[in-house]
Amino acid sequence: MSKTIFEELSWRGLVYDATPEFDAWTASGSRTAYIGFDPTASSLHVGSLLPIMGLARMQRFGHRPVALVGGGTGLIGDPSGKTAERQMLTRDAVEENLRGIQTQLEPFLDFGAVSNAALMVNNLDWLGPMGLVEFLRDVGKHFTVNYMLAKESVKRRVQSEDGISYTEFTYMMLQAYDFLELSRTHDCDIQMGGSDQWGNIMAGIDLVRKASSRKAHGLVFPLVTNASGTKFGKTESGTIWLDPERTSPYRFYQFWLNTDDRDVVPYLKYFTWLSEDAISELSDIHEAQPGRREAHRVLAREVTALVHGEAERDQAEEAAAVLFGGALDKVPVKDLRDIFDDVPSTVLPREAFSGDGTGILELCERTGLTASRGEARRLVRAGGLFVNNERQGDEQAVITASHLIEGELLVLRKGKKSYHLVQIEA
RNA sequence: GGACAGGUACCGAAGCGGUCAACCGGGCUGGACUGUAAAUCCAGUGGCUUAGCCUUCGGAGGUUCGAAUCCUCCCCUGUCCA
Repeated sequence: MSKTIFEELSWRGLVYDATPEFDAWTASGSRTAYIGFDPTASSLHVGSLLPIMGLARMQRFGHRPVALVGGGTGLIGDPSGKTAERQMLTRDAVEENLRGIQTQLEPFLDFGAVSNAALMVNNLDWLGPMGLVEFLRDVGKHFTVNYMLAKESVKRRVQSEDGISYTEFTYMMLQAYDFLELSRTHDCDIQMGGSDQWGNIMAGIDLVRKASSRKAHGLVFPLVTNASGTKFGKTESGTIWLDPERTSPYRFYQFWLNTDDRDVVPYLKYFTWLSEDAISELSDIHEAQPGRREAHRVLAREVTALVHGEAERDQAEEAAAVLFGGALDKVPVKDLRDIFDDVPSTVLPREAFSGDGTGILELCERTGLTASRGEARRLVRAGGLFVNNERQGDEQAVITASHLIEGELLVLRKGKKSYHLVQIEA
């Protein structure tokens, strides 16, 4: 007997909370479910991967996924999980962000399926033209202020010193109205989201019931946690975006590969399509031989391929092999340029390396690899500076043309992972 | 407006006339170990032409051979009183 979508989400640990009849409802027919995406940035980041996969999983179970981008609500700002009033975005900014997000959703959802094709909607389409009077009559009437004040997201802000603006206070009603609208126009009666959306989703379910006497359902995913206590999706070098322009596939791959041991199995469940059996097998391998990092590798491979495609994934793997493998001089310059595509680089004139060349300390400072020569000096003394992947332990060393790979490239490295490319002016 | 308390490097926090570029902890950066991990251990953490020199301890002056340390004025923060 095959699983229901609810059972599927359950074993993956994706059900933080759900309305009581979610399972029965989704098991008994093809339904339509939506998740809202916030256009506060022009790209989604790995944090959005969970809801995106949620929609995709729904679709695989025969349901119709609707991705709602918040063109209208994005202009307002959701107070959930926020402690301060949010910055308002301009219409243009929201527009631009919407386009970016749409392209990123496309690989995950099948928009051409015959019976349950995915759908993308923008709530600006119905929120935009709606007048205030109309809104207050049709939506506002169904909400008591008491009800809204009782919601956690509002309560916290009401108690805070800076309070909450009327605009953000109203956000919940707008999102609830989205649900009503989708229920009317697309027969959508399920909303999913992050656990912080529970309050908003309940508000939507209530509104649908009051305004159209229909029963709606909701399910929220857990907050993705990180065993090391940092915020998921952030690294020292910043947020991990889905947009390859912002986070290169290489970095993306590395992000997953460097997952904390304790998180690897949950992440496999969250972010991949692998079966329960496959994951438990990986889990066993990891238990037995953690050093192999088989689970990490599979996680990185799967997710990178999912987001960036297999070609990009393979290239990211090759790059890693070279970067962590050793000698660079065997690799053609052309490939090196590819591998170091997203690494900071500096272009220096050829004269810098002719004759007496440039001192190693000066080079570090000029390229910005270190903030000062003093820092460079300490780095060299500590044995943390590498030129073309060979440790450079002499602070008096001078770099000349003979160090350049094929006469045009120099790879500086600080520590294990911090690379800097030096190119010669053409 | 008045009374205290206090402002020290990325953060917290010592120092209270010379031995202070400034204890210590955190963070950060390297190194060792390892699995491109965690934990642990070690080193470094103002700049420089580095056995030395230069610029720092809220700001500006002053006392002194010598000040982060004492004095004066100013600015800011916290608490209490009005």
